[in-house]
Amino acid sequence: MAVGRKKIFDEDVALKAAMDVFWEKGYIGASLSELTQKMGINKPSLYSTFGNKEALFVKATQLYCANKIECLSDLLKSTDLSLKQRIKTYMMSIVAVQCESQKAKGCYVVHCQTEVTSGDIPAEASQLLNDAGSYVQALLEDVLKNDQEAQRLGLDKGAKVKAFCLAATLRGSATMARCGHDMSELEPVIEHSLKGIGLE
Amino acid sequence: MAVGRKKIFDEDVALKAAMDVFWEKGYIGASLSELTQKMGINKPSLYSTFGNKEALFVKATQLYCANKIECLSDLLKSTDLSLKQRIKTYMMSIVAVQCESQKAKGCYVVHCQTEVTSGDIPAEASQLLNDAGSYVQALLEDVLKNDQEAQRLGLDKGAKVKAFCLAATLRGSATMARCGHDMSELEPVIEHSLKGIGLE
DNA sequence: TTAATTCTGTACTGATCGGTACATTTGACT
DNA sequence: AGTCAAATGTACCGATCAGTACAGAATTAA
Repeated sequence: MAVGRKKIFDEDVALKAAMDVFWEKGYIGASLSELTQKMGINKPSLYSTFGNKEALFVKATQLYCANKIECLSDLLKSTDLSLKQRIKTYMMSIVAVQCESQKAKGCYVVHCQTEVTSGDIPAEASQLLNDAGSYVQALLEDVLKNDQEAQRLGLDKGAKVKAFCLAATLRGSATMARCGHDMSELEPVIEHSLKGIGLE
Repeated sequence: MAVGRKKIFDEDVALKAAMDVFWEKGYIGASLSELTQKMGINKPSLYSTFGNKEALFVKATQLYCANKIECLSDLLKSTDLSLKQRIKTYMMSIVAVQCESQKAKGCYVVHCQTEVTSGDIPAEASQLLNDAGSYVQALLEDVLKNDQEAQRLGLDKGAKVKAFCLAATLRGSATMARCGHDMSELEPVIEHSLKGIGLE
């Protein structure tokens, strides 16, 4: 029995690089030549390790969701802060992701989800993006519905609509971030949006 | 002297069709084969009439801006309505554009502007998209700053920021519309956003 | 050392991309 | 009728797309 030649690259590092390319370019816009170059591997290695472009995209999307979005969820639950402080911190953390790196790329999900409508993204990946798109909204709705302070303020009434408004605001900030606007410009957008649903 | 064969297609109709393709697919995503098919002409006709893909895109973008966005500006100036009614009608008219046709396509500008950041859009077209992106914002800022009722309400203070918030809201609604959400869902988003800047 | 196994690099595939050459058709003018 | 400019359809261009065949290099077990 033999075990074979060792991989010369780190799978996680390569996947992270792929995520950055998809984030910046989207699914169609990310060419295999750019992917392999930024990942530091060549095509046969990419295909043997990740399957194909679609499978790589699915893995990269999952990495984004886990490392950039889902990991922020706890911010909504820290009981020692006011409801407004918690939601604002949460939303601003997402904005920070949208603005991170010199060349802000907005939100991976928002960007790629526009490609879903174009019909250019394969089925499994579409599903994943749609789920990711509603994840933040569902989280916000849950807080508005079940949090004690939210109930006291009457925010549990129409929580679904209010969460939808906040999610829409984050999508707006994502496209603004992608156009070069920074966190200091986007902070009042979040602030006004919170005021709009009754959180001052 | 002779004048030559007549064109068998209507230039304006063809350009309108091209606009719809770019609207749905973006600049990179719109292939020449799809463009020529939907426009009902073949490639040499396209090139002799419009120049090339980029020139066609510029013309299609100008058509979108003129026919879908700029033509709505008067809604902000009809003096017989309250400020809130005017701004809401204006914003909802834009939302209506985002939601129009069976397969809602969101906003042409918002969609294509994300491609600018990807670096896939030629220079002149990028400039055009950036200008179009700030057009609505500038219009809203002007109203908030100079309208009598706005001044009475104190909305002229921080008008730039408030206009930015409303523009961000419209970008958010654009991506929501592209994901299939309809006007009835987006109406409260506009409503809450207006409340957020102090217009109840 | 040899055999088995796995990764790497090069060089390819057919399909499609944006763009064009060219022969043909059309139709208003002389 | 005959001429000539302009529009059309076909068939092509080189480049790039996603994906792969294959030979050689590296690693470990026997």
